[in-house]
Amino acid sequence: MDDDSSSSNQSCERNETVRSRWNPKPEQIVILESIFNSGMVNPQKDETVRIRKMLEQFGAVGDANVFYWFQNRRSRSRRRQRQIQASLSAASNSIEEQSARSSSGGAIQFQTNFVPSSVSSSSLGGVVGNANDGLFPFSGPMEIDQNSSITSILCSPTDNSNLNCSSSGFITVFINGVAALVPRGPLDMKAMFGPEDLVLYHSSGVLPVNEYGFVVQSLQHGESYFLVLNMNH
Amino acid sequence: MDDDSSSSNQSCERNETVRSRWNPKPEQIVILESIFNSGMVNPQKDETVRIRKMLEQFGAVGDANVFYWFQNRRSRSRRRQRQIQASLSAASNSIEEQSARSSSGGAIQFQTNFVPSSVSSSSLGGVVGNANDGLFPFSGPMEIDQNSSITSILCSPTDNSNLNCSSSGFITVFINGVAALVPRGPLDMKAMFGPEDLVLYHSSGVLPVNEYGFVVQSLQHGESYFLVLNMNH
DNA sequence: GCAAATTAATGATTTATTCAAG
DNA sequence: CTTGAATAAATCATTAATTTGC
Repeated sequence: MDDDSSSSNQSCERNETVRSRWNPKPEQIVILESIFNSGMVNPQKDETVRIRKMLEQFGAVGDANVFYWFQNRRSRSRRRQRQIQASLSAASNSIEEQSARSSSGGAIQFQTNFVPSSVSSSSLGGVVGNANDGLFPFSGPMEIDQNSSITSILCSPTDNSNLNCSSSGFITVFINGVAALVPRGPLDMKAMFGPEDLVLYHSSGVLPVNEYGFVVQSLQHGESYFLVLNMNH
Repeated sequence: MDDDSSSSNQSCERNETVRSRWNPKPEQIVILESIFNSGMVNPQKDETVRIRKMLEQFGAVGDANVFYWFQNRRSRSRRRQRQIQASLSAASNSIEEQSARSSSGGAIQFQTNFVPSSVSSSSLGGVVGNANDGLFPFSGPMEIDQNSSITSILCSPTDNSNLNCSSSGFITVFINGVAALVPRGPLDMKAMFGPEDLVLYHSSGVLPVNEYGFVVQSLQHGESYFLVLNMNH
């Protein structure tokens, strides 16, 4: 295990007595959850580095912290899933939910583990945008097969290639008759529409949401949806 | 290649003696822009048919019209990009190299820079309502591109591994729950999000845009924004 | 209101398992 | 069969939430 974890640019070294742990800022959590929820549940090392750099905008963080976060996130996601699975023994999960992976396709796996060599830290004044909303969605367990041929592109006006940036993550749907841009992929209902308990209808029926309020399957481009308060109480 | 163009079904809208060209309805334009903007810039024939069916809800249109529309749209998009590129000729851009790689049969399209995500701070209520309703359920299954599932973020792929994105004048904000890198300072809405007429909401209200489509005041690092189509036409 | 005490979350470590190469 | 890499599972430890008594 070559540690590489350049893990820290930290602030509080000097630890004689106390070993403090990283405390992610809300914005960092948002980013991490986003990435996880988008299907990148186990970033490769280079990706981890990129993620760390992005997170650093909002506070000190090391590669190892990112690595651990994803590791824990996966683990706890699985456990929660098992629990739920156990308690209410399965219904019909229709479409998504391919937990079956086992050993058929080529599961690519190489990656270096980070072994922490140094500590990371927290601190840094940081603009906490919002003290808290209290609710952070933790996305559900969506194990996507990750042969991840992930393309990460920066949306800068100078980048361009051919398609402009917008051709990227957003799709347009019609919600209650109004065109709305939503991110492609799992959709966080509360992040999108606020804290109320809402339900999204489609001609095919009610869109299933996981226990964390995510519409697991992406909305479909160009489709119409109806957003209403959940009356099931 | 030339898909369609032969298609019988015709576009001549109202038959007024003269052979007039197709005149897309605003709703049709919204839909077409939406589709293009979501990444399907060159629909295959079957997709074109679906699109045409969808458009027909709002007025007569033929497959050929759709085909030509996309052809023109791609062309003009490229031209516009060249212009932008020329005007702000920046440095960097090893990205262009990457774009060269496509152009084989597959029409692989690119994905994103944005990552779906979750809450941050604001979250204004819902989708902005608007006078002009008239859009409803399209139930056509609209297939988007097949091979994209995962989205990632961050800096350009050519790991210029360093240069934190923000160091080069970029800040990270959350748009529709998605972490996005945007240049600090006045933001060109069209350069950033495409040609659609969009409005950016923040908890503080609608962000004012000047006559050139620039959000004059810089977005705030770490804040959340909500991007919707402007239906005021 | 406040701060000690308690509990719940979650970052960090350690251990076990799996898989593939040799 | 052995070994090393990767990672899942289990565990430890610290921090934040919260409860509680004053």
